[in-house]
Amino acid sequence: MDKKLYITTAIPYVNGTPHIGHALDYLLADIWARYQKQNGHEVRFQVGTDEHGNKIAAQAAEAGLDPKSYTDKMYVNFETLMKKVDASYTDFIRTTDEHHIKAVQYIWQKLQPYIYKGTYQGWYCVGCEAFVTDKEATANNGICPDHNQPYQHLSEDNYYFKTSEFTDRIKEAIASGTMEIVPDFRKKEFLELIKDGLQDVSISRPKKNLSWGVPVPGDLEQVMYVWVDALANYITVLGYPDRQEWQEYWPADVQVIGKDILRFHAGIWPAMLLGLGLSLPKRLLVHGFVNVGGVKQSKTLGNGIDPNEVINHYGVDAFRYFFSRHIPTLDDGDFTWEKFETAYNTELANDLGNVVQRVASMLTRYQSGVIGDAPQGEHDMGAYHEAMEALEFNKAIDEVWLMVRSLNQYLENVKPWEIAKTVGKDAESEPHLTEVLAYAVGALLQIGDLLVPFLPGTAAKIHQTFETGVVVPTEGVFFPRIYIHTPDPHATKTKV
RNA sequence: CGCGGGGUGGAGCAGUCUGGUCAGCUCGGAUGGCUCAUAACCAUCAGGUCGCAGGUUCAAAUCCUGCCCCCGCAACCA
Repeated sequence: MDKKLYITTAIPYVNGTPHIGHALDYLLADIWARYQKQNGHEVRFQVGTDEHGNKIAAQAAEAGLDPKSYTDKMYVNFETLMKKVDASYTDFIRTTDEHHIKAVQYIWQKLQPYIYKGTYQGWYCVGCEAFVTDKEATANNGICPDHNQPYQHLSEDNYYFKTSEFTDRIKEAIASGTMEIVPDFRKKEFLELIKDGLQDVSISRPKKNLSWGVPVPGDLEQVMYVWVDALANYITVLGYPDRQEWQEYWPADVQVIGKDILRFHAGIWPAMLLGLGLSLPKRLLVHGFVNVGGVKQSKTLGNGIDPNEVINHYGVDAFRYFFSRHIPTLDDGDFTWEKFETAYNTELANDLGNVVQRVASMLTRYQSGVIGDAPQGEHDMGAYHEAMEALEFNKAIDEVWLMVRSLNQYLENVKPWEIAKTVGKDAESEPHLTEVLAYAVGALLQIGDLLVPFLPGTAAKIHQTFETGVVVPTEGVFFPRIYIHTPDPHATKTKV
């Protein structure tokens, strides 16, 4: 029961600013981490940034900085976001960390038996300093749209990693569930993709084409390409290979990734691990994308949603609420400001906030805030825990709202305010009222427990309010109603 | 015949594996009730031939066949 658990998130490339997708990564991992901690587990929770590569070098040059100074500036944006979504991470890794670089070079050497030198041929754009796929080259009629000049057919020396060698073992691990891919349709999709075998990947570039990266040990002319460098972070952050503690946490229990990077995490990464003689992660949680009004977010459309803005306006728990409940954990979801605000006002304010308020208010009013013996919440939460185990967080939090709803129905049924009127006239009334309100508090405390992984701040407030035996009023109401993007119903009424 | 997902009341979804108890939930709308509460809450109603066409069956949203439409992915893209 006190086993040490480990969860990881994808490390974003720091060439841009964080968006909803990154926030979703941190949030999902955090929900899982808090849930496991609540159940008595020790949890290590990794986050980090990917900081090498040509794009970084180019942007740094543009900004008149050396690459390291540039990333020193950029990674902070991500760190800020992690803190802002209340991610309870324990380890932050940057691929430019000294220990990481050394560890990656060690890994490279250990993978030697599976590394060979080859030649990469393809269409290359001098302006982009990058190869493009044959398909892309054809689609653009052989001319780079960004630089308006023809691609050149070039070849360069690369080191390759024999992922192909591990195809069978990886297929087996995925099919048997040793390395489980959640949801199931992603597993099917990936197995289909690799049915003809994994293809070896190029894992280095000549130094002249890639200056900002980890040097390949034993070959001054070559620099590591992203794969080995970035993927290795999941173990180097634990101290691999020199600090023994890594063994207590690896293999990871869950690795949270977006659907776009499944193939790397289910193909190249396991191959690396097998090459190193390490276990595969137990589960990959593959989440989807967040659309905006049914449209994919993109830079060109400029329709991206800044998670910081959401949190600034509505608070972090509101953010966590919407993205955990209304964006399906394992599938694509849709965000609009109207949907967000409606969920906030109806579900957080009217349902949850209000029920806390009405119970607290009745206790204060009828019993001077004194709470009787609050019974253990007796709601059956089997469905909640099942959903949490299955990594379907949205279904778990749905269950909590069923409880909120049924508590409101309960109050409507027993009508404590009616009972209060007969106190003093009927000897039964006083104990009955106390019992009813104590029951309501028991239900609220249970709701609070179940909300700990999702809305840690709100859960704490609920506990503070009720757990001492006397109501401790919080400052202001929970989730005051906000009308920025939806019409205020009273405003229209008073106008008329 | 590339792969995967999906088409259910105004909107967003569940139900399909294990046919009947399924036509369900939330939001929005209407009416009523209540007054402890953030003008909140509770109840009721409005009615969608469950993408289309066949088939199997006593019985199909649920199984089979064909077709139409939408969305992702298609390998070096973090």
